[in-house]
Amino acid sequence: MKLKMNKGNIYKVQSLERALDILDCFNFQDREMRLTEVVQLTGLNKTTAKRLISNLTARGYLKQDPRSKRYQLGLRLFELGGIVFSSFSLRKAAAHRMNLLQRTTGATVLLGVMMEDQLVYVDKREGHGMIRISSDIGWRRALHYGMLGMVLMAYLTPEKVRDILKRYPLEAHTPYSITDKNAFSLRLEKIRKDGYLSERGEAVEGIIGIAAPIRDYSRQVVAALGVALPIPQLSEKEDVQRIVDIIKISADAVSSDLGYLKI
Amino acid sequence: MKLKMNKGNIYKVQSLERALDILDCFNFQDREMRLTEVVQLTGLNKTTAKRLISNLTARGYLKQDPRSKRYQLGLRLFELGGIVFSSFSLRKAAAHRMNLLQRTTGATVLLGVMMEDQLVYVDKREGHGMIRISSDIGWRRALHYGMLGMVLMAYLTPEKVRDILKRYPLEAHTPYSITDKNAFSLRLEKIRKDGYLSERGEAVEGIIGIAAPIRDYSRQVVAALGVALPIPQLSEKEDVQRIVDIIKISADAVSSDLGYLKI
DNA sequence: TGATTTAGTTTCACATTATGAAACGATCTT
DNA sequence: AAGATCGTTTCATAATGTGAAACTAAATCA
Repeated sequence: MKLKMNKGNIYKVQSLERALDILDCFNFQDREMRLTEVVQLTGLNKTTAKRLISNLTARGYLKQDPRSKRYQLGLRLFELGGIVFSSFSLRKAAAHRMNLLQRTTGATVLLGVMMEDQLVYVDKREGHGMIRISSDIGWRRALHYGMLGMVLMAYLTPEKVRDILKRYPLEAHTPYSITDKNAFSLRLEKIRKDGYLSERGEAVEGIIGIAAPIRDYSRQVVAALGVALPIPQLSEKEDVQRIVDIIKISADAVSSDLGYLKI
Repeated sequence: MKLKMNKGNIYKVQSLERALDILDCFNFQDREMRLTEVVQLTGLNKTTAKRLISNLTARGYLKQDPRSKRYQLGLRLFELGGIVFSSFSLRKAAAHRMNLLQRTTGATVLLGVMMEDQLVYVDKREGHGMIRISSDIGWRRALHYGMLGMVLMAYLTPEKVRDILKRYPLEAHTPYSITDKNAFSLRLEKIRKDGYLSERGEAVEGIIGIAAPIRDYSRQVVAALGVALPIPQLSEKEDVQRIVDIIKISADAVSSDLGYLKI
């Protein structure tokens, strides 16, 4: 009879809209509401308000103090808010170290996380050199493609790694790329043993990549931090080792900021 | 025609329930969803899912990356979560004691509650002395995983414990983890008898956990307070007992602030 | 490059589902 | 104890949400 769609692609589901109107009643000033107050603020029918409130309460979006009968915003919102917040927190925790890394090494600095079995660049700092490493924030890649993805894969279960490699087969991007599954496994093992990855021209020719894992409170690897820089800039063995040390220290510092306790 | 009321005073508004089901698709691991994924996870009709998602997006509960078309939890949830966080009476009651604990023990201090049969971290103090919201607040875990969850489980009915263990089976996180149901029951009994839990490397290797329950005016256990610290820092028996005493006193103090009357 | 598959959007007829007036119960007030 | 206020439950009604189908856009393939 009536259309649910407004012009401008805005659908409205009345009962949902009303439920959200109820949540809107709560703010920093007014943290507690009784049913009648909600009714007054929203203009809803008492029964309707009660029904929606009960439903929201059952799902943890509101909670009721059984004594005063008053409602407050519930734990589920706290939890969901935490997820949103944590989307920023990694970047925030890493920001300072990334600036530092960029200044001290002059390299391109990259931060990435795993999302849906792929690598997503979360943040980056451009290097000084002429060679631009094309990786944009928010960009997705196959996990095994570059240094960050390989570091993240090193800490997955063997089953998960096998599953991912089946769906995203290894491919050669340069003559130095690893395309053999066994060689790849050994590489992952080495990453776990060393606590970092150092790679020379495997993802992009002429580019050295060095990366290390970032862990959070749960001790799980949640991100990878790495630098990419042109080989000519970094000929000496000692130079590589210097960068490796800096990366490991930086990644550890971010981990610690995320609540990781080093033993 | 049909009643909206289920037994047990639980009203269900279908479209609201479904909208909340959609929000449930998102968690710390899977922060991005495409429409099709939501459809698969919820079992909703594509049109219905789209309509609800559009509505949630219009209200800021979801946001869409216009390029990838993928959805994420929106800023409104962050905002509402912030209100909950700031008005958490438990958190407020515990804040002072947590600061004190962190200073006197130098350990990481954790506060957690039970939600939907899982543990949710509500607040924490870093071992280093910085007070900060880091990504792990709001994090969910299986109840039996760590010290806080075990303390909370100790005060549930045996039926509830059995039910939870059926849905979240015991698993070994370290060689010291309890994986036997009977041993686990005995452990819960010991917690009730002692009024605290002391655990050595069961959840995380090399970490000692000591935790105690917090009750409110209703005399029910509503939260758990605990510290985690490296075993090397705490070799002596007397040291452990010292911390145990401090934790029990702290948890009791918080309980008392929540209206719990001892006897 | 066009062909095929997959994902996202819009329409619209239909009946399931949300609605709210009214009556009832529970608390608080004096 | 009587009156007032707030919360809960019922149930008849139609307004509202629903989903199959058709459509368009965007990947993916060959």
